[in-house]
Amino acid sequence: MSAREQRQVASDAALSKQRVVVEAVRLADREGVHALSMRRLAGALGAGAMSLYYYVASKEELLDAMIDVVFEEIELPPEETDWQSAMRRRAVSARQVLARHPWAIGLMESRTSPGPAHLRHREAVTACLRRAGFPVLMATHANWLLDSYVYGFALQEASLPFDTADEFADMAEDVYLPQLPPDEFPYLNESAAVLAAAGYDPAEEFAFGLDLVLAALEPLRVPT
Amino acid sequence: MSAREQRQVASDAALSKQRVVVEAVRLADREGVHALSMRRLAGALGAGAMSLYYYVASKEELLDAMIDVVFEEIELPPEETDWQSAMRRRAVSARQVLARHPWAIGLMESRTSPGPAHLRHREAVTACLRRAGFPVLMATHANWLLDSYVYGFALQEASLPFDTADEFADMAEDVYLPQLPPDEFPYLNESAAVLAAAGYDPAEEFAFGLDLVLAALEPLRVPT
DNA sequence: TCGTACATCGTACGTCGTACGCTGTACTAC
DNA sequence: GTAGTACAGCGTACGACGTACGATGTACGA
Repeated sequence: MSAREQRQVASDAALSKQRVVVEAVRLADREGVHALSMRRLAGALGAGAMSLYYYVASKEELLDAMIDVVFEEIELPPEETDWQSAMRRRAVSARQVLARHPWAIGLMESRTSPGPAHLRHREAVTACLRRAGFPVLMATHANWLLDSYVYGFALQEASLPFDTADEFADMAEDVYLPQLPPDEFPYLNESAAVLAAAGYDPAEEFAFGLDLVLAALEPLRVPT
Repeated sequence: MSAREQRQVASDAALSKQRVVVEAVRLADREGVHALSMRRLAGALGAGAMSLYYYVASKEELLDAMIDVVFEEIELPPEETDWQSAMRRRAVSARQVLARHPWAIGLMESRTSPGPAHLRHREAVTACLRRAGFPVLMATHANWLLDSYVYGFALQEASLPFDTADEFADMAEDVYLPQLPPDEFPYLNESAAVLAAAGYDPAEEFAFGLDLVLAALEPLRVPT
């Protein structure tokens, strides 16, 4: 039995850049980026730490590659529908993906050069807007506005300390309200009370703002 | 001369939580969060590394405090104007502040409990919206939408590899276009060309989307 | 004078990213 | 066959990190 085959027994497959990056994403999903170290990643792959550097020049490059994996997961705007439905589809998909990989949002701030999947994504979105009749500069504006909304929403959602409406109700009662004296924060108290009663769903919240933005963009295009 | 006075000669003032946190913000502004270590921070303050732990329980707590310093810098919506002007003022201020402290955006993703300045800020914004006639749930929607836009815009702006229009023009020509084959990315090429010619200003881009959002929110309030 | 609270620091431990150099295997050329 | 070379992976070591722990000296009330 060769050393190669022995490794395969230990880790079920040979190393590859693909496998390294995908396992890194899994690890970050499970325990956060702060817990992602080259040694732990290597451990999860049944390999030595330095072996990873055959496939990845540095940890920075690994993080860039991880972000691009995330972009690959986001649905492109479908071509066969009206532009609003298409943009809604891809925005909803983006929110879902970013909620699945919250670490990716924080990473984007520090990484400046977009990967291939990111570029393909931008191209598809721009194409959709241009074909819908938005002039070049308007398409740029729309792109910024929509992406800002999606990323900003994901960022806020990631920093919520709860995942479900029930958790929110518990949280509001046990943690928030006690540290919000009603005389100092009357409006936040009001909001918290109403939200706790009405229930809270991030997906609905997202849809509300998204539809508002899409409707506001509609008159800016020049129908073909 | 006491040891205390000697230290004052070395660092111009006694240590305090305030001074530690403010210097940490300065360091992060100058060299990025990744360059902010307890040892380097202590060095900048003319102190030993472990001395910081008298004022700060952990690095995590330091980061939380840094974020709250950032929120303190953001202008609250003024009370004496119409709601759109008030929200525009605070949004513009927020963008400027976040552009000055880009590390803060990436940090927000991982820290879940808002500091006192953050809470005061939310209260003031909610108050402004409620007084403008937005019902409770609508005020929540508006809050999410506006904050998403501001944070998302700041996030995108932070990941731009240039700061001025001139830099953008250079960048577009030297770096972007070469890696964007026109047959694969026709629309991105078109955008880049038009933007390079028309010039590019993040403040204007921000204002465009912001005004669109504010106008879209206007009909949702119930005038008092 | 003594005790105690305050403010600061030195040392040490485990972990991090990664530079460097060594291995063994697979394959090509002769 | 055999020598040479590229591939894929690993062990060790270095400097930096966050911080637990305990020692230090000073200020001040009893």
